[in-house]
Amino acid sequence: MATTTAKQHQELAKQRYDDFVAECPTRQLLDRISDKWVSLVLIALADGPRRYAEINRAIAGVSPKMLTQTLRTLERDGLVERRITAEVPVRVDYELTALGRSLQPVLSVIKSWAEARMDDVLTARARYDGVSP
Amino acid sequence: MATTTAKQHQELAKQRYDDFVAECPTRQLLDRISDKWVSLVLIALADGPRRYAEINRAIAGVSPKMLTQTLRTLERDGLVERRITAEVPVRVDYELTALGRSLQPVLSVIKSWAEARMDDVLTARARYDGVSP
DNA sequence: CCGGATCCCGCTTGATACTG
DNA sequence: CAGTATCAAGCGGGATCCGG
Repeated sequence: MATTTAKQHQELAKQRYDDFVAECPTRQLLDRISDKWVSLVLIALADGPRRYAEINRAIAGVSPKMLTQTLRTLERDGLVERRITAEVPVRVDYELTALGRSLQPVLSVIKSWAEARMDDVLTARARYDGVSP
Repeated sequence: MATTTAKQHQELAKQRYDDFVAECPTRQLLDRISDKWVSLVLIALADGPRRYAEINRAIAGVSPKMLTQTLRTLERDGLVERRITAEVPVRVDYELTALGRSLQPVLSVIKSWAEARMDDVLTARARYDGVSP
């Protein structure tokens, strides 16, 4: 044995990164809020509770599967609360928890920087592409 | 023809999302900073200029390819400056631009929330998994 | 009406080897 | 030293169909 170096190295590297992710809160938070739909859902729920179908309509282009998956993750992480009302047909509302609401200022900061500086980024990008297209 | 509905739908949805991304600064910023290596590079450069190999050593588990790719993207976006010194062998330094440095407070806010509240998220997660494993 | 299960495709990641 | 070229694989994200 002792000849599986390649695969072993790969697994070790991946393991190291996984361990790092597992213990780095910032990494975890970034992974959460950078999820394709998470920020949109958080915004959709900012003004109060919403039904599943409402959120689905509010966010253009999200598939039911991804919306459910996103909401489940947020519920699991204690950022969103899921409330089922036994009507016919069933009614399901989603609402931000206190923890979820505490995240809003963070998103707000991100949004502020983006709106203030993203133009500079775009300009730099265009210049870079112009020099070596 | 007129039977390629699946693929067409997919492409339309992707297109809609791409259009949205193209015009939403926040989405763009999130996509940038949430990149696997971007935040690590930004942190590595926080204290001043660094050479390629230094960064490579500072960040465990990054392949040359991904490091280069990350640095190129950051350079393109005007967040990092690349400076080549004609020595033998060649010397290349990377340094945050003013724009790049202006991003640090944003990362700082994210980090603060993560360190303060991520435990709550982890707790909620454990509870959720405990209820329905 | 809500959302779980399954299959599948394409993109990104990353290891590895090579060059100026 | 500072990258580029190539190639394989894993996985995110979506369509589609089915159950509660």
